[in-house]
Amino acid sequence: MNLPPLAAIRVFEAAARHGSFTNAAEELGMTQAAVSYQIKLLEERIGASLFLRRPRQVILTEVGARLSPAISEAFDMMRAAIAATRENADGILTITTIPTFAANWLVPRLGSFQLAHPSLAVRLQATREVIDFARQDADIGIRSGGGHWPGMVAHKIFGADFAPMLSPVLAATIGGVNTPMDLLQLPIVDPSDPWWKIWFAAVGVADPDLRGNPRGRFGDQHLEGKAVIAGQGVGILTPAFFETELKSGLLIQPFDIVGNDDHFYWLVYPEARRNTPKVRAFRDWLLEQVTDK
Amino acid sequence: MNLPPLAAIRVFEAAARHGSFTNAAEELGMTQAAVSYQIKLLEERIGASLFLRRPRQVILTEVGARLSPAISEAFDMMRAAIAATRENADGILTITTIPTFAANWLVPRLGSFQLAHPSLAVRLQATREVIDFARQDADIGIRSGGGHWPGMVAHKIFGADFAPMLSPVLAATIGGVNTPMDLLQLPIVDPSDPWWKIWFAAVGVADPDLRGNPRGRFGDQHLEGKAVIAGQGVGILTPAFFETELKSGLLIQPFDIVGNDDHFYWLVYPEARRNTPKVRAFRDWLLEQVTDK
DNA sequence: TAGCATGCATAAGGACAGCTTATGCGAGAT
DNA sequence: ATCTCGCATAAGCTGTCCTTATGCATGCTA
Repeated sequence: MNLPPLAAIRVFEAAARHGSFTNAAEELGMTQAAVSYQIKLLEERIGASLFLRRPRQVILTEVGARLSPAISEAFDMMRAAIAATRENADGILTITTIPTFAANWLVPRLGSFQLAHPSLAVRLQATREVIDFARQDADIGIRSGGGHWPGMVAHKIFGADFAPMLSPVLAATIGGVNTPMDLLQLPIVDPSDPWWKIWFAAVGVADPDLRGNPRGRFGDQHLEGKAVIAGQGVGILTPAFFETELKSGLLIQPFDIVGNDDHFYWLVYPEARRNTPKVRAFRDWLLEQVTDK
Repeated sequence: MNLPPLAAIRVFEAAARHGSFTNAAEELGMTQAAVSYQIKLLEERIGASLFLRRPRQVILTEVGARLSPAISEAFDMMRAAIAATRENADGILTITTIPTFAANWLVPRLGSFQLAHPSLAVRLQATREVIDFARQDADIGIRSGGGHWPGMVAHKIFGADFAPMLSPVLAATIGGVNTPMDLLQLPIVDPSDPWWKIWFAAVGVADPDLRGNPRGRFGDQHLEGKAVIAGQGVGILTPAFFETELKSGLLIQPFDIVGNDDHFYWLVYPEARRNTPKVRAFRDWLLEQVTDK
């Protein structure tokens, strides 16, 4: 069955509630003439008068009186649903992030965000997939890359820097690590990582001979980090991710010099959502965390 | 709270049901591009994505999935209400009529109409007020008058002719009524009725001296008719209204000549409703009744 | 694995629905 | 008797929303 024009129904609903075209027009932000027009339209579609035009008022006909409550109820339902959805949409912040960043940086700090925004529920989606807000149900994301995505706002978080790290115990086995060359005496957790080449080049070693099993790469830094902490070898890791471990002495970073491949971690979100409260809240919080450092 | 554009909501409802913009577009009789446009609009209004765009399909986001059932329900409610109203509007025929016509002509014949249209409920409103469909909750009306009302369709039913009538008993008291002058020997039920003057003029009597109490006019012919049948005097009545009484001999109409003041009984209804089934049904039935005669 | 088909997004342009403005009319109110 | 209030109507314009045309990504097919 074909519904009559919805605009007309909405006008009818308001007019029935007010018992006045003029008042309904005011509520709807339009002129009395427009209301009159729409009601007439609806009456023609329904095939019956809905209002009796009396001198200083309009009153519902029997047909109109039967129609009105159901329509009102339907509209109330819609209003409620939309309101709930908006609230819902405002109340749940879905973050999609690279697993490494989640494990090593975000999760340990997320508590402070939630404390600051108790009304926001946070949903974390750690996935390695390329970010695409059109096919991921997320509000905001953290990704590494060049920092330019069309239609997206991107804030630089920090560089995907990297430097060798190892456990103090492992370092002690060769009497401490003093020069980059010392590292070559130790097993390397993931010798195939291209970062090694870049870093050694940065410290002037052209073609290092890396020891260690050429086994499959860990893929995620935080797994590699675990192996390094366990003393299985030297890893090349992002310092920002292991602040705690470095401070507590679980890990040491023998050389301040870091390599980088011009990649950064970015906070990104669709331009269209730039001003929604939850996006704004998370963005502000995260950027503050970073600059505080 | 401001509802988002209803058109967009309707499109969303269809799209959610189909899980496809293309199919929704087809159902709504518009193009896929239009659906895409409306959904985007709605998403911006709500402040959240409603669909995830996946390669060969769209699927609801969590927000969309929560919104969808409530919206669907609201639409179902509207559809049902509108359908019920239409049925209702189609199923009840409200006739507004002059009391005289109702009592003397319509009511005795209405049974045959209802037999012919068992699904139609008839509501009779007998009122003397001038007909005005804008302020009376009626579908069709019967009025006397000149036959020209703007925006109305009017069918002539029969003339508001009139002729003297009396009970046979009363006629016998003067040995029968043979000439118009004979009437002047009898009491006249409503001597002030202007019809008398017109009728006597029509039979060549210029200034008849009417006997009888000049009491208040009956106003309605059918009341006057009762008095005449009871033998209280001679009345001037419309033959078409007293067919039964004339046939059965309760009344006699001594002279075939009738007067008229150029007024007719009309069946009238708003042009806009000319083609609704119930109006059509009643019109056809009534006109047939009249021409059959 | 290339080519095709499918489904959605987007841009540009146009049509018409629906709004506004202006005015009229009828009937209470003063 | 005049004013005012509320709705109806006409004319004209505006902006929404739709269409057409195209592109893009992906999954299917041979």
